[in-house]
Amino acid sequence: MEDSSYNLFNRIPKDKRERLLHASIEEFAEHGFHQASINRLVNRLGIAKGSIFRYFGSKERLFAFVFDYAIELVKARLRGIRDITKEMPFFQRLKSILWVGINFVEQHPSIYRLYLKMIFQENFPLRDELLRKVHLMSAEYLTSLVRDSISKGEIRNDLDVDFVVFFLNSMLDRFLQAYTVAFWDAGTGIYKAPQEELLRKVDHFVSVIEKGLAIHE
Amino acid sequence: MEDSSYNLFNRIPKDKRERLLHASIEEFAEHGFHQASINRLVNRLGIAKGSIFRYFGSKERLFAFVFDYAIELVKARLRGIRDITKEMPFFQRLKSILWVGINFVEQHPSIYRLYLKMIFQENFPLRDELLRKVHLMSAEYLTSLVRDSISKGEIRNDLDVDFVVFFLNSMLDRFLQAYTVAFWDAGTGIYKAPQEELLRKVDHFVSVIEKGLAIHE
DNA sequence: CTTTAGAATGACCACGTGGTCACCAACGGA
DNA sequence: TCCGTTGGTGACCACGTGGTCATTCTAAAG
Repeated sequence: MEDSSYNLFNRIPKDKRERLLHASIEEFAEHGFHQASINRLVNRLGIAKGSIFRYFGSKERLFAFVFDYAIELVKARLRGIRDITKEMPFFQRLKSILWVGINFVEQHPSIYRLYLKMIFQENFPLRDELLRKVHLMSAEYLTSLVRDSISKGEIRNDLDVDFVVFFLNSMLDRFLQAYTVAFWDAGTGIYKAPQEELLRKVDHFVSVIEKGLAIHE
Repeated sequence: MEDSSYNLFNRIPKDKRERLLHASIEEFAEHGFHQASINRLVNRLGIAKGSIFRYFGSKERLFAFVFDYAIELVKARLRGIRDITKEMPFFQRLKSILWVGINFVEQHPSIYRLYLKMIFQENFPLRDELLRKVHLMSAEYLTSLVRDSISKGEIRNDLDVDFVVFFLNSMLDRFLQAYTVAFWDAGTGIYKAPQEELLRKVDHFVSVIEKGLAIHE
């Protein structure tokens, strides 16, 4: 399936491979695809430019490789939390997922930044294909949660599943954005907040998702 | 305050000025700042490259000019709807605002795309300054609405204003994104939906904001 | 110690970029 | 008709890019 350049990259020493992988994510996360510079990358790494092209063939294929790697990380994490929270009530489960998300972007900030860049920079190469991967993953994930909860009678059934998934997806994503991107915080104090504070915000947040903004009677 | 190049641009024939303005928005909206090409722009327009630099001095100043123009358009529209909806109940008012947003991105799709690019492409020139302008505008706007509604007892008062504003901002923005960017639609059918269908979606959407996802008892 | 296969290298290439500036065209006043 | 001023022009420049490939290095085999 994969060609020889892929194999070549997989055969180089492990620490070099990881340094290269990490630095590439950084470069793409910081500058997007087109503004990312192979020259800058190899200078930072102390590796010859030719090597990059021997390993990956082109800037585009390097990017695809890096992105696939990132997706795998996310998938693994999501699978984990899904299994662990299987028995929780829905809104409790939501909180856990949000926490996992926060931990992930904390641990891999540049991967999340890469994802954000990807979405809004329309002329990425392979954009549609890669986005489809991401979207399928998160939609499938949330869809199964939501179906479960509707059948258990935990949430409204006058909305179609897709709509609820869209809503949740939006909210979770936006919360993470507020946590990572100072601009989106908008005075809420979510941005890089300390644990306990963040916990309270998550509670507030999910409570609004659960009960809405209107006053209960 | 402004230098002579600005005045020069304002003195050229009106139709040329508008063609140039429009084409510039297109170019930046499609490619972001760095990937936008002055060569491509002038070729499309049939204007000499030198003229652009006589009018604006640099690519950066051209961009700033274009962006300011876009902001003015948005502001005007927002002012309008605020006054018109002054006496409506809060969640009714939200719907109107959403409608106005939809109409705006319908009428000026490239301005909205420019805004999205701007947000996630971190190395835009003047990014922080321009984002602050945008953010101030929308936050001030929503903040005053929310304060009103809290004092009228229309929405929960156990959340701080900033948090509610953040929530609303996120939701409105995301709805517009789903309407403009196919990817964000995610199976909800919001993307470029026809009027009647959209009306129903807006109702659903605001109803969730109002009452939440949980079942009422 | 010599041979040799294959990985690493970086000078080099063609290209597209933002920006410049010497020149040109047009036009109003004399 | 001539001149002077002013806006318009596009060939040109230095630069940084993604990508190439002849050469050098390395290390295992004979």
